[in-house]
Amino acid sequence: MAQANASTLRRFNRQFTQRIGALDDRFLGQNRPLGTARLLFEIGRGERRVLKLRSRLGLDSGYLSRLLRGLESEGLIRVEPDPDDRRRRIATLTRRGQREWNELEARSERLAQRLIGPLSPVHRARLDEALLTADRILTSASATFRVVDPRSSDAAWAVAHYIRELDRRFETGFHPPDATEEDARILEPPDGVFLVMHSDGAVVGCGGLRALECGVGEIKRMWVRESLRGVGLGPRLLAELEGHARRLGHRRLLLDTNATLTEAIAMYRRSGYAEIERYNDNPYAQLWFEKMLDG
Amino acid sequence: MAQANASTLRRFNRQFTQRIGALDDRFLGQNRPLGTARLLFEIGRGERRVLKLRSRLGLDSGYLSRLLRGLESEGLIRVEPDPDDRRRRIATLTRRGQREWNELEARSERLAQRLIGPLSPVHRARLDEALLTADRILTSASATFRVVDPRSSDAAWAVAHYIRELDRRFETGFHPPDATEEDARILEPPDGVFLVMHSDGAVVGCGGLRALECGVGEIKRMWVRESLRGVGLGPRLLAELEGHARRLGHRRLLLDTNATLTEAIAMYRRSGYAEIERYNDNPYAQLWFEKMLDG
DNA sequence: AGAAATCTCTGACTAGAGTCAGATAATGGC
DNA sequence: GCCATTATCTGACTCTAGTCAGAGATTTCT
Repeated sequence: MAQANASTLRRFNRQFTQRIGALDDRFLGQNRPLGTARLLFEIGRGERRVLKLRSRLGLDSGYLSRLLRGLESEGLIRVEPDPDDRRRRIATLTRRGQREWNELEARSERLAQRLIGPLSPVHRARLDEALLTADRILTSASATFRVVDPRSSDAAWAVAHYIRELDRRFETGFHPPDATEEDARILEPPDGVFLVMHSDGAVVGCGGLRALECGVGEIKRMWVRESLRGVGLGPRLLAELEGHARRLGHRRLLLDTNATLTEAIAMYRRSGYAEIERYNDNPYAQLWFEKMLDG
Repeated sequence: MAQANASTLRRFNRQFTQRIGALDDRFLGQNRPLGTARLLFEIGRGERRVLKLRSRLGLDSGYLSRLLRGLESEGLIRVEPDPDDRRRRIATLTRRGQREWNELEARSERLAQRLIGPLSPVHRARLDEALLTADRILTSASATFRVVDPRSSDAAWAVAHYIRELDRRFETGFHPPDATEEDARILEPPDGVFLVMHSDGAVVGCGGLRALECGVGEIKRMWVRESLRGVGLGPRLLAELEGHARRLGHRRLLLDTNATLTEAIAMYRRSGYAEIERYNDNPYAQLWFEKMLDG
């Protein structure tokens, strides 16, 4: 089963890169070398910081520098120091560069259109769905967990999304009483932990654990990016937090939630959480769960 | 809608090649350059004819020759003239080459396993299905039609599969009375036509058209490879045959079929074919259809 | 303020990827 | 048997991709 699965991925990879990828490369490198075209493409897509470009494209700094100089001397980009940190540099498209980029885009678009051209609307829609599903699952597969300071920018970004969503979904809105600073303190080592999930360099979820009393922990701030729900990230995040709880010596984990969060509730139940009586006075909570940790 | 669709394909392509493809390249080129590794890989997969290798990998003949010589001097392959045509050459793996290839395979397999490692069995199965669907639809999208001599090897291969399948599915078995030679003659220009569908260099379906009487044609030998059913190849093949029928001056198209071929029957109905009375004495036929061609 | 670290650039390389023109040998058509 | 065609090989190139060491300019740490 797992065997069969990996070979599907490999077969698909061969077919796909041969059919789509190769064409894509050739289109990009129409008039200029592939490396240069990829760089121009990335700058046009919005990544202007040279440092980020280097890591995203996986290039040697010397090599990238030369590529940038090449594009600059062609008049397609302008490279200037970052005012925030003058060691860093920022590349922006000139008017000519923008035009060139638009052309690359259009060419890529036409190619993609041509590839799906023979398909009926029904099969286009099915292809769309299949690719979206595959992409979501692969993104989930490559997600990584990182313990971060709850005050870090990644954590703040995730929690802000968490709060915004609850505010949208709760009938009463959501305006948590905890001062963020205090909230951060309890989710911080040594008594707590705050995890951020990353995939492809972007934050895709978060979750925190705090100590309630001796041997008892509480899950807080669990959130998964909406576009990535239903692909198993929630259970993995939960399992990760449970691992930390065990290491902190907890034997029992609690959490509270709101009745409108039906998917989350279903996931808690699937993951072995059982409903219990109210254990706190959180005004937004309508359901309470516990799970005993063994081992 | 069509717009949204092409961008899904493009987005997927970017994500996928970045995540999977790049890794795959790196694994292949562990100890040797990518071009050499790809060549070794293809030979190991079973393509031993140098001519085919060149077209599959899209390489210059001089370049390929040098790559082959490189592998040969490393003792990984042996290149010999093709006994059937001594201009052509055939490359075979030596024992060492086979071992090397197995290692490449194992490395690729481990990589794929690692990529899907974090997924639950449920999500692996879903990924599997999504990739299979996408692959089938993309294969269908890249299918091309070619008019061939019904006696050509591609046509014979397809018709043999057609007959084998009907023999399996008909309760009575299928042993068509037509002498193949006569059968071929009626599906040949100027009065008939025989089409073969190709995708990725492989035959994926066929269909023939013959003249019955003035202004009336008949569809024969329609077949689509089983692994590619349900992705719209049948209707496209049918439409193609109808185009030929129009050009040959037919105003009415007939076809017969057997009740066990339910998917085909559904497709004929969807494509505008209406059931009519028996019009021939084909002992295997149980249903008869017609379609009026306009324009 | 001084030292260490960070980011970018330059110069000097190497190797891989690919092109092109022509040579050589075998085949197929007349 | 002769000629055009086909498949491969060789030599002589070019250009891209990528590496490495070290220099300069800034920033951060102590």
